[in-house]
Amino acid sequence: MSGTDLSIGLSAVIVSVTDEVPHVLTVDRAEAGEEHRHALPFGPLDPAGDRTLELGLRGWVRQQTGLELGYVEQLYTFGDRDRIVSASVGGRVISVAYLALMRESDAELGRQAEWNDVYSFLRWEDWRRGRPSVIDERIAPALGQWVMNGPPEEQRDRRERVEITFGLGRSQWDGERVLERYELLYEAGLVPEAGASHSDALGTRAMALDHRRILATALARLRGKLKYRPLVFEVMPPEFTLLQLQKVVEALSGVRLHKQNFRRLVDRGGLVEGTGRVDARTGGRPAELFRFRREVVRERPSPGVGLPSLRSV
Amino acid sequence: MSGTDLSIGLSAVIVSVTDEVPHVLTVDRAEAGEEHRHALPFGPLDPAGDRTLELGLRGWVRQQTGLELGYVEQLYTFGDRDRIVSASVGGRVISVAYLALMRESDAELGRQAEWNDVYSFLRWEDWRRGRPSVIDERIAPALGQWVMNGPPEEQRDRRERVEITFGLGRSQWDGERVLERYELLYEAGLVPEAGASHSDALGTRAMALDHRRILATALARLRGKLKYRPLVFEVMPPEFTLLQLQKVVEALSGVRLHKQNFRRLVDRGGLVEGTGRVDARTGGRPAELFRFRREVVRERPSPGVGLPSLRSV
DNA sequence: CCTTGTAATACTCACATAGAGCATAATTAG
DNA sequence: CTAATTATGCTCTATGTGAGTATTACAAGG
Repeated sequence: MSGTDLSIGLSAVIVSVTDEVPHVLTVDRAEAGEEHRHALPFGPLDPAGDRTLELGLRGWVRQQTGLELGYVEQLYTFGDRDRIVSASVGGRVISVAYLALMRESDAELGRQAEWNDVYSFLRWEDWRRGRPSVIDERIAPALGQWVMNGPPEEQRDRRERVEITFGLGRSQWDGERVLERYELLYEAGLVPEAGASHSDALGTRAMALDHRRILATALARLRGKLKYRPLVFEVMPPEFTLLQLQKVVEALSGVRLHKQNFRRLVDRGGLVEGTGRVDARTGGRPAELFRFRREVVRERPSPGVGLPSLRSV
Repeated sequence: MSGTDLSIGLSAVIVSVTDEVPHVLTVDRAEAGEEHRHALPFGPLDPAGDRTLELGLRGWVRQQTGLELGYVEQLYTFGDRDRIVSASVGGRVISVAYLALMRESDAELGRQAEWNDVYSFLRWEDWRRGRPSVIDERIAPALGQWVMNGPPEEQRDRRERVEITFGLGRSQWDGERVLERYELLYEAGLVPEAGASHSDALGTRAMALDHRRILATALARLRGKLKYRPLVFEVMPPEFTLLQLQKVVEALSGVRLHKQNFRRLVDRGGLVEGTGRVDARTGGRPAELFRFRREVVRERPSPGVGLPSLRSV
């Protein structure tokens, strides 16, 4: 009984940042009959052929998007029996999801692959221009409703959960709770993937199968790890100005940072070193070009960009 | 071809702390013909029966150890084709590993299950009584040898890797690099699991299959997460003195902490609250009993015990 | 009762870091 | 030359962290 009806799926959340917009790579599954066309690149593991899970993943990505992945890390393994899986596969599918980072410019995209704004799938996560209006206009009321609709003995817990995950009452917004937020919206029936009902209640794009949950997992991981590992540099060109670096960190973390302090942090912190050359800019004083100081990894236990609580300008 | 020759294994690293010793639960696999008898509780997923991976895991743990797990989180999925798997299973096994925390006193152990000192498997990780002698006496020389044995063009990279993971040259010890250290020792052929050769070169206990790697993954995750999530309280009794709490944190993180500062941290940080009652002690002024303040989760984005660089007394 | 030992708990101090804002420098557009 | 724009330097303050000293509350032994 063990070997039957079981397969391993491999899927990748491939992230890059261009023009201050965090992008995720999707493939079009419309013709595969999925309700929502945006899917992550994915495919089954070949138990006999793929030497490692990661190699299997790289193969599928190459085949579906034409890309050769660089930085890759394992994210999470999804395996609920009742999980939404492609109609085209019979039996139980366990999905191992990966997070990959890359420079978009390195990429020559295949046919059905395209870059999409991460926040078009998770609108409430982008606080760079202040508190997203969707929270107060749609999410808070809808979740309030969900609290009230619960059995009386559960309402207290529900309300607390809403407040913590969305930073409502006394709680403050925690940029890393991306997954908790998505799962709460899912449970409350506010995302189309959860069933046909309240479809599009939030005016946000959905993804095929459970891929938006995987995307949320990836963004949560990425935001957390930014703080203590020099991950940003995986999506930066080899040389960059400090403002460019800051904009990328802001794009991923979803908050604005204080410019002078950010500069002090990465410079004094030994994360970057100046090249002496400057950038041919548009407007304003030319900025010096910096590069990542790889040595920092051996000097400090956890070099990252340490985000602030939450900034406005 | 997808469904054949493939099974999912579920394994658990179950951790508790007693008398300042971090424990991991093992089952005896001697009679299953494993070379090393200490194994983590594990078993295959029933694709048709187990509704979620976690439920499947809880079932296996219950069956093999008699325990009902509390806090559980997914750790990592191991799936290399050439990975060591039990001789008793044919085909490819993908293993999903979990970390579980519990109060040892809650436990009534089954037949072949027993608690073991985590550091008996990873001796070099315990810095509470200063730098472990095994590092300078055995590990550093052996890894130095491994560096020299490498091809010339690789020696530089090898040396740097050794220095970073074990905090040797200019680098400082990073308590979280548990997995990197184990994997380096593995590659260098210094652990018995890597093959019969240098067996026991470090005088440390091994585990069955690749279970010591999983244990290392768990300890790394646990140490990292301690800092920003109130995980410790999963292994603490409902009420405890601050010294008891400190000893447990020290046991898990492997370093000593400054007493007064630790108190300040958890108290001022809102992690605990006094009960007003005191502990019937041995020697010295009686200590107040504290309990975990659950509300802290909603107040602060990442409440943990924030470890220091490295303390002596 | 007094002394000693052992922890618990209270304070203090120096120093590093983070958040914020002001000031100055080096460009381009006009 | 002037205004606009961005880079970069500096200062100030609040807070946090590492470390040490002092005081308090007990138990046990004489």
